[in-house]
Amino acid sequence: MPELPEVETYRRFLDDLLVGQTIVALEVKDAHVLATDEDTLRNALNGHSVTATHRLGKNCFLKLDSGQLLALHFGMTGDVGAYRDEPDAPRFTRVALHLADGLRVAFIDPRKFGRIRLVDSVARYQKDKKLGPDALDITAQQLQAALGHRKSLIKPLLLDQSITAGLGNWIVDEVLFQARVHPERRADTLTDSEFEALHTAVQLVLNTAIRHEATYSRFPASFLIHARGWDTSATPGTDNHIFCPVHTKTKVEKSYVGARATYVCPRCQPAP
DNA sequence: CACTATGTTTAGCG
DNA sequence: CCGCTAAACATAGT
Repeated sequence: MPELPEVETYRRFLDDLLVGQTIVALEVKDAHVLATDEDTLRNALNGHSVTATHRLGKNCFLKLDSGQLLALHFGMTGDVGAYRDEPDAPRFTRVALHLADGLRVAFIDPRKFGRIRLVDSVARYQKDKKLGPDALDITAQQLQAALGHRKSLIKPLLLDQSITAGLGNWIVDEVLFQARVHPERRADTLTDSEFEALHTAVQLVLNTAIRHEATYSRFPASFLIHARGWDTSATPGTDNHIFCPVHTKTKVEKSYVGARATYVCPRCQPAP
């Protein structure tokens, strides 16, 4: 479920394993996830070391000693892993980087919507992919300037990576809940204080998620995400998870906004 | 079998 | 250009 907090967690994992290490081989189990052709990639990687990692929105970058970067996008089901011997390769490993010390770092992606490509700079990638400022960096003023005059619904705008990069479906629902804003509000009807609340909520939700390494079951009880029904570790035999964390008698409602599954508390987030 | 899914891109329509 | 919708991608899990 790679939204910004997952990708940041992956980046930290890759930073620990890869920075300072030399890549000795590129193993391609399924070229479908390659957006740069295999030979070009192999030439750029073999014998080169990783000098740093970066993240922008949902994208992770491995900087190489050549100055080029390997850009990783995880699609809907991408993940990372590490193993040493082939029988231990995680299921759905599509590509693996073999390191000089024998460790292998896996790009795992069951649905194969993820992509790996070689890029010359983060700035160039950001421009090509039309990515706005990272959701952790955007200010309340920038957010209001970008959205305050738009007539579209606030939820699809928050999902738009060209406005701010990193927010995905579940996080936008959580942000809107924490800010007490209904997802179908027109952006140009939000008040100054609602934009402030949205910005504060973006920071709260992303920083909380990163702190818990994007493990949703460990999020605070005040978070709406526990109402999504994915939480298999919730107290068994109860259906508490369908109620609002604030109004414990009010059921969270599911609908579709901009063709995305959307959860709201009708009392916290009054419909427009 | 039917249905849903975290992301992105593109085509089409008004 | 704006806004919105549907579809496509490829596959797993319930």
